[in-house]
Amino acid sequence: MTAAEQEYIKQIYTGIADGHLPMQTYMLAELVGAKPASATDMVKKLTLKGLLNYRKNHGFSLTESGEQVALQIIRRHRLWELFLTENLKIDWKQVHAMANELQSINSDLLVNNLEAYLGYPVYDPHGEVIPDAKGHLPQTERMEIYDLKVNQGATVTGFRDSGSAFLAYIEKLGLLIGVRIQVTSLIEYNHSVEIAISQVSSFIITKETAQKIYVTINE
Amino acid sequence: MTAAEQEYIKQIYTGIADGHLPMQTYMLAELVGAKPASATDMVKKLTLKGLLNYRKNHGFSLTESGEQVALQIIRRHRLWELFLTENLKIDWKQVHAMANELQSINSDLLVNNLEAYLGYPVYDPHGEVIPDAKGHLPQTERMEIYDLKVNQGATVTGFRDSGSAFLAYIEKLGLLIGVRIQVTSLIEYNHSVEIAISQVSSFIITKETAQKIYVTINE
DNA sequence: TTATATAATTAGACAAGACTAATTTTATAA
DNA sequence: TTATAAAATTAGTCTTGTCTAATTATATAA
Repeated sequence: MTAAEQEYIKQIYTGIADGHLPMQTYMLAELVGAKPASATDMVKKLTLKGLLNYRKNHGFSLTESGEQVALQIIRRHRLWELFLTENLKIDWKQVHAMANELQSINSDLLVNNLEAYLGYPVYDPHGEVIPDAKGHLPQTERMEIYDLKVNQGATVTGFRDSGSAFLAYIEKLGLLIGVRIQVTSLIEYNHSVEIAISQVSSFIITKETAQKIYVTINE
Repeated sequence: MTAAEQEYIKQIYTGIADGHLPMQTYMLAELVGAKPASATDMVKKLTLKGLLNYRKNHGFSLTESGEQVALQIIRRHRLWELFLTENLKIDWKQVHAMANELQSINSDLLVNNLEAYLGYPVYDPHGEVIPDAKGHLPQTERMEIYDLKVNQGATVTGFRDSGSAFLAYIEKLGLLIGVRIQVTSLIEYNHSVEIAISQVSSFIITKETAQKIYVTINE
């Protein structure tokens, strides 16, 4: 598989995981940074390879084997992201782009040894779970900040958006992985959420942001 | 620069370093694993970019800036090779192909942090010197086994050929980096060389092989 | 039900990098 | 000096992945 095909498959997987089922052409094009016409071409090609279910003009989804392929690419991407931050000390906001190039190196030996070297990690630096060599995702029960009730306390465990602008905003707010937060109020008007970081700060985030931050409820 | 352009530039550099000056089309084609017609196309393109000196039908060499580019690619290649063997414990005979993919990721941040992580190494796993961030090569005085005189003792410090078949042969003979050898006789007939590994073994290698193994004379 | 905005697709073009087949150059040997 | 083998180049084709512009489908609102 070419690097481009792999990137498309990966974006289809994450798009669907974010609730866009079936996936649509214009959305895929946006995710990979191309025009819809290019996405249509690639969707046709991936369909011929048996990786997508595609109904012309009605979107597409991954087949069983397409999903397995996607999980392998995501595995590589997340392992490299972790290596870049943990070992090479590269800023977590910058590793996504580099990992996008590294993910295309499709060698089981390389990836499995990298995984062992990193100590069989479960989470990447953005809090996303890393599929194992068989494509199995570790189960974690977590929700979005947006799902929390007022006064409910939780711990930040990950983010749905790996773009550097979003991550810079998160960093500025101090909402890093492991930080404990509490919802202090819900704004009825536009569904924004006010949250507090224990004794440190308190601020309002939009609904969209609250849906992009994963948390686990404190015991 | 595309990955293909980078691979061509790297091969031109190493070809010239092995004494092929000027470099010729058929040789470059062989080094990159393509047909001569493809090499001609690429040579024209690289010439337009100011990286090669090219006289039609008379070969080519690197310009000043072409050499700087080549050293950066070689730097990346060798740093990755070292990472793959040292850290990921991948067999040294297999790392060349993987490093060929990794070398195309052209990020100073990535490469410089990788270099720091590896502890600013001087040699890659095949004994080749690693250029620094400015493209300077550490000076080492070393020669080929073929240059040694009878009874002269020396230590293996590297290899000119990174192909897995050659490296497997080297491994079989026990001529790994750091091993002390002695030339026991020179075969006049075909310029083969008989060498001994102290008390361990003794065998004959061809002239070609003797020219591919670097040694440093023992003090 | 019809008009319309949005999304999707098609057709055709282009750049990169590779190939084959044919031709031209160069160097060498007779 | 001429014939010839080896090397290099050219011309034309193919695949991948992208694009623009034009056309067609779909869903929604009047």
